[in-house]
Amino acid sequence: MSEKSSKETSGAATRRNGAATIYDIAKLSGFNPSTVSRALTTPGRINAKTEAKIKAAAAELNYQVNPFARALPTGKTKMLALIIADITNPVFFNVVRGAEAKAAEMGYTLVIAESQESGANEAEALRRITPTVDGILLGTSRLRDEEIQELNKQKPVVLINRKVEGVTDVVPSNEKGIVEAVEHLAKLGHKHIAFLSGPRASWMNTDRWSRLMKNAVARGMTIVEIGPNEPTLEAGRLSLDRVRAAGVSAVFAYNDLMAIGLIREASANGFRIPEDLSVVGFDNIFGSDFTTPPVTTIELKLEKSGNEAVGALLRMIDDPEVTPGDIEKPNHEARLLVRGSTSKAKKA
Amino acid sequence: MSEKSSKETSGAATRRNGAATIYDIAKLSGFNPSTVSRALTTPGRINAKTEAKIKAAAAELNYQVNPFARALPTGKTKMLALIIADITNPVFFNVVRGAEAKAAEMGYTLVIAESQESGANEAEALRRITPTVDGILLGTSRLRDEEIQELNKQKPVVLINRKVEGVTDVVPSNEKGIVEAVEHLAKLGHKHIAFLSGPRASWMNTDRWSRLMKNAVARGMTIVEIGPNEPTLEAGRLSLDRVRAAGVSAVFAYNDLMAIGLIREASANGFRIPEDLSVVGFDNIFGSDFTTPPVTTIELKLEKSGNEAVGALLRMIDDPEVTPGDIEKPNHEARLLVRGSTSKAKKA
DNA sequence: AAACTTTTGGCAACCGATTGACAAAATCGT
DNA sequence: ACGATTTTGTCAATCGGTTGCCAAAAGTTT
Repeated sequence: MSEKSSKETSGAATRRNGAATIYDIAKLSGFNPSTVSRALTTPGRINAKTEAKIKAAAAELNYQVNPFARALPTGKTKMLALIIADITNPVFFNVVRGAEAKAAEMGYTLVIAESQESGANEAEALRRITPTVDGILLGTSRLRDEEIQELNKQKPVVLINRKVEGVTDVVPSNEKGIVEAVEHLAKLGHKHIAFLSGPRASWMNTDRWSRLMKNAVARGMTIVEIGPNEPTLEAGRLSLDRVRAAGVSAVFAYNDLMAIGLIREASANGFRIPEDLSVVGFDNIFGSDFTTPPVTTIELKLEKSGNEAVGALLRMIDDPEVTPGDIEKPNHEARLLVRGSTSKAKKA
Repeated sequence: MSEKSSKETSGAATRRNGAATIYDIAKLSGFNPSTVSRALTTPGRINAKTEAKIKAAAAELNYQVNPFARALPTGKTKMLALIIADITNPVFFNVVRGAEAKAAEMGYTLVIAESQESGANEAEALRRITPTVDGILLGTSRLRDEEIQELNKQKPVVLINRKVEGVTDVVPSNEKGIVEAVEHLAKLGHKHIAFLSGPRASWMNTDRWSRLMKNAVARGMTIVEIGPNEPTLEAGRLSLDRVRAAGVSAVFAYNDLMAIGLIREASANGFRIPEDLSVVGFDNIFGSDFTTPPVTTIELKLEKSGNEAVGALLRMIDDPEVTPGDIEKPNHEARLLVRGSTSKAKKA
């Protein structure tokens, strides 16, 4: 019979964690467990020959540190939390990918939690995850500033899509992309535009709206806010009537999801984009170039942000004295991607 | 002074883990730590009044169990690993979401790792993560069957998109959707079709191809395989010439990514879809209805799969005697979503 | 009221690593 | 060759829980 049916050890026992411990290594190599621990974690502390023997024994036993046993005395878990509002929102794909890649590269494991756009879920997720990780990446917006500052006292925090006083962030600036986009529309002759806004409480929404307003006004355009709205396809779809009613020739959507929803609803209703209305989105999400017309959008390099966020977090973990000011700002900015959803303004 | 400015404690010390332990609760409530532990983990084992007092003390101290300290003696970490090939592949969005939701609901935390379509990364990720989790969800395909069986001996494993002898899976059957799709094309008059295949080593690819072949032949159609290919937009794009050369009137793509790539490349080259060529994808990914025409596709309810996968895994964790046969098969099957990329075959 | 059963709570060992303190061994200076 | 110094390895405590075992306390039975 195979190992599987060894009398009393069925099921449970079969899956026993046969994992080798430093005690096994100690026995095999003839040294003390603490010597083994040192050989494995503090190269140089131990005689080279001894170290080699111990490492050989460890390899032979296929030893793997037990992360929990290690975490107990050290408090370090080599895990990072990434909290995002909605995993299925494509905006986060690249953040996740960038963060995951960097984390893996540095030997860290990413724990991802979704808050489903709900503050309660977010708090709950944080409560559950915080004690198990060395640091937290926040890519969501439902918490109040003070709550984030409070969290930052417990564990290092890096913000991905908003800013909070005293907390490190890697948010790329929207400014450059917005300047380009407003200029682009101005050149096309647009005078009256709108901002189809996202969630009222979102830092990113506020930032985009205020910069848009400033830039539009500076170029002598009028601009109105339509919203707030959920940052979803559906909300974009539902906004068509209000956008038409506003009588503008161009609209900025808070994000591509909304822009896509709006464009598709418009097409479905015989309203022509971009001839009748120019649309600009934000984020350059997956699929934003699939639509007809493809979405002109302001791209943020979110994969880079995810990557940098992990880098910043790791610096803070290594050296708790590091302050937000010490973290160098990401050097990439938003930029305009002109595609098909913008064109000359209709003559008024 | 607030707790913040206690002289010598700057930086590092500020972030001290002031977390309360069961010893603090013991002190506060006047009971023994083991009593506290029991009161908190084995309701009923302890006198109700005592239990209430202890719980009150715990609440007062804002106590949170230290998952690592708990994991050490019990071996249970309340964490689940989800390994996927490519986080940015939209196919997985729903898997992730379904899995995350269920895991959170059951008090488990999901650890997500990406193998980037590489066997080496996958092995490495598993090596790192396996010891820290109670079970593993595998949504990827680069491992050999034996490696998966081996893994399954260490920790419970549930497969999401392939099947392996002796290992639990929640793969929904492609059959129904394929039957519907082939019938759909047959009714439209298609006689000669192709399968734009995905990765050679992929179980899912093989399954789709063999079912497609069987069904097409059964209806008197001819079918050829074009591939293998990477399962990407780009590969779909690059296949256009080969698809045209094959002289078929309809093509199944291994997945929507490839179907979308093909459709977009075709449009860009003045080749009309669906008039000149009908295209059917798989998965119904985000964005597959954004294209012109929107993709006719065979949908798998992957969110459900993710959900069920976690459910199955939890059952296996709770009761190690559970065998793959005990896990009830998902009762949802693939189904055809007819959209715009299929139409009558051109007369030969 | 004595004998017996059930509850309840405490003691102490243990999970698998890390680490400060220290003694033994090795190396060095002269 | 002897004391001083450095290197190396061991001991034992510790991280924060869990749990088997046992004695004391409480409750039941006759």
